Amino acid sequence: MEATPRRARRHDPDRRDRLIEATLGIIADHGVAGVSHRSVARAADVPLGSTTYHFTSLDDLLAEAFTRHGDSIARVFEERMRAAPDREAAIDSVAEHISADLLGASPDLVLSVELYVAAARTPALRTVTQAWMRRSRQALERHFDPTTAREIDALIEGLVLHSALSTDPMTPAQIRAALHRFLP
Amino acid sequence: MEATPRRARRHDPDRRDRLIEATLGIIADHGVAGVSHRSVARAADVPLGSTTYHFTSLDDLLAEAFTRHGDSIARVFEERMRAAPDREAAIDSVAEHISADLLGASPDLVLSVELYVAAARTPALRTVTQAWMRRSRQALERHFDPTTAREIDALIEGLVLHSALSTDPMTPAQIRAALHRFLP
Amino acid sequence: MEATPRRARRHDPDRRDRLIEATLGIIADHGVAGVSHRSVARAADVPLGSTTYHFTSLDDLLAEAFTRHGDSIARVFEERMRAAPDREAAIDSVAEHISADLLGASPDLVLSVELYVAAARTPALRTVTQAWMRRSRQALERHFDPTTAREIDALIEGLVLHSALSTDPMTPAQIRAALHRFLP
Amino acid sequence: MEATPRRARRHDPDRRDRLIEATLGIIADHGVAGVSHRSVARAADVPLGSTTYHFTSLDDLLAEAFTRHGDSIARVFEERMRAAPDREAAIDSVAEHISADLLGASPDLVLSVELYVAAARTPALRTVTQAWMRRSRQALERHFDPTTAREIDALIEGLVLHSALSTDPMTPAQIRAALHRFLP
DNA sequence: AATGAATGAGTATTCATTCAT
DNA sequence: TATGAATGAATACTCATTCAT
Repeated sequence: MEATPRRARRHDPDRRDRLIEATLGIIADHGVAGVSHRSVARAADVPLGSTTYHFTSLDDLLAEAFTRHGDSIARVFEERMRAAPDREAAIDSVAEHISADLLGASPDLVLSVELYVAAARTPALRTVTQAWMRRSRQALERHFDPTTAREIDALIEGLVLHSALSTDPMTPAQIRAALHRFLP
Repeated sequence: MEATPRRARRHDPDRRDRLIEATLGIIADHGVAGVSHRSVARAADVPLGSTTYHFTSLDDLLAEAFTRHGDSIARVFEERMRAAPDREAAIDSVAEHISADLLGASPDLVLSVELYVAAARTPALRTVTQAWMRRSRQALERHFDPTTAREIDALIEGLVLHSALSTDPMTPAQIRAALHRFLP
Repeated sequence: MEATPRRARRHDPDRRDRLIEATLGIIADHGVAGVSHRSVARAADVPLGSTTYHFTSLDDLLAEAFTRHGDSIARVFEERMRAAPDREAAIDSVAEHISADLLGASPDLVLSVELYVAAARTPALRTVTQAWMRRSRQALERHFDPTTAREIDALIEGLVLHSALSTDPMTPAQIRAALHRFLP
Repeated sequence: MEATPRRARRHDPDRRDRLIEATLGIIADHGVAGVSHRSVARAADVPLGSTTYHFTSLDDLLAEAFTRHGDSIARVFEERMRAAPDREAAIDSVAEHISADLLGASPDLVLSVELYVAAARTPALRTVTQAWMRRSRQALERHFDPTTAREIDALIEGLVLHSALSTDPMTPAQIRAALHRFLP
């Protein structure tokens, strides 16, 4: 009798995509603990059932979100390393990466730390961080030997974590100084 | 002396204490996300009501647990720095601290990482990590200038985090080598 | 400021009991498939959280409900067998049991059948049916040898099931006739 | 003729059939409660939409599945009764039917019991069981009078149910003995 | 003719917290 | 002082069914 249009949302491609983006936003704002089907659905302005339709589980959604995050950071870093003409420039680029890519865009800062810890618990996520670590180290190996590359990687994580938590985080200049002291 | 009743738990001093220890155990095993009044009560073999009686809220309980954790790690580190006769020995002691205190006793490893992240979210916890950081840096300043102390601190965090997540974590020897390279 | 009485339901002993009774009612009316925390809470006029407080799981609740059902039927049957002066009277009592206890009180009829099937799936429930079967057979063994007792037990189940499903169920007289034919 | 697409399932006659078989398999393995469009689609390796395309509702699918089950059992039983030369042989054939057809092929055992109960709830299914009962009784009436036929039918159900639930089910020999005692 | 996407209702269960005793 | 009972909100997840393509 009535032509009930209900909600008229049908056919929304790249909704899956929006859900992933929304998830990253929530992790940045409220942490992994803040991610629930409900919170994601609300953030993406999508019905609740849609989240469970597109992802078989919350862990699945988290893994995809973190994969995307790791990918985008790694891509930028690889580009930086590729562009660096020599070791000297590479060191500066690493500093830039920390200050600008990891710490500068504040949401990303927390995102990385959240991923670190979530990975400590969830095997499925460990795969993600490890893939990211591997790419990161390979990019570094363009300019440094493997042992040094690994150490730099650890230093990067330490500087990021430290800055995320400290009341007086290091300035970009201090970060560059620390790296140059380590790699004279 | 007492006519042992059914549960015989009446007058149980240091129950508060046991609750805190139980909480740390749960964080180590299941993460901060695993902490609930129920899980703590179960782990401490204590009635549910007891957890809300001794702590006004879960966050309160978490803060106390983390405080104790930070204290005990800091105390050990301070002792190491105090015992080190000179800068050279101090560097080795830092390496020892990472390998033995932070990574060796595996539960503590995760505990620290969990604390790092929880602190990134909860202001009440940030106080705890910062107090810990301050003590840590002051202990380092017995042997190093403030700038170096801060950098070492960041490096420590990086090495811990890295080892917690890597498939091939650094050996104690590699950790010592990294520190010596940084502090020639 | 306000003396908010909220719902004023506090202190309701034997609520656990009412939940079990409500569950049996639902099984009778809608089958085991109709039992959910919500349906039980509604039927017992109790808040949803109350059902999960008193029973660790739905299966737990079902097991308790069926145990009570089996107990009450078994108790009645035992009394009938005890009261029967001789074999002849016992046969009539079995017929009475089927017609009056199992089929007469119509809710119970379906209850028993539901239990039979639920037990075929859930090991925890199988314990319940088996305990009931054992009591039933022991009661029969007051008047019949073990082999006969087992056969009568099967016949009882068949007659109940048959009557529950047939369009023209047997009359009490027909049931008695069937038993007498089997036990001449 | 066709440019084989990704899934190459186009034009798949007897898909309807496969869906019914898959449904019976699920009932046997997980009970009627385990039947959902999703579980059936998964078991039949068919897209989800296909299940709702071929059957207007889940109940419809269940009814068809049970009809097929009843048919196949009834057909076998009719054949057994037809083949029996006399009453004596018919009794043995009934025993055979219980031991071999109903209890022997274990999935079928549970299937029948599930059908019994589902029928107690769903009128649409009651039609199915009643049709089956009618055929069963008619087959028996080749050798027995109507009253006896009905009683045998009940006994069959009892023996099946009993065996499905008992820890020490009757042996084929015991089943035959019980029938012969009932039909001397 | 066939199907992937979509969605609202419903599932069991966990939980922080309050409160009467 | 201590605790078992109580409860409303929230959690992840499943599902029958509808519908656009």
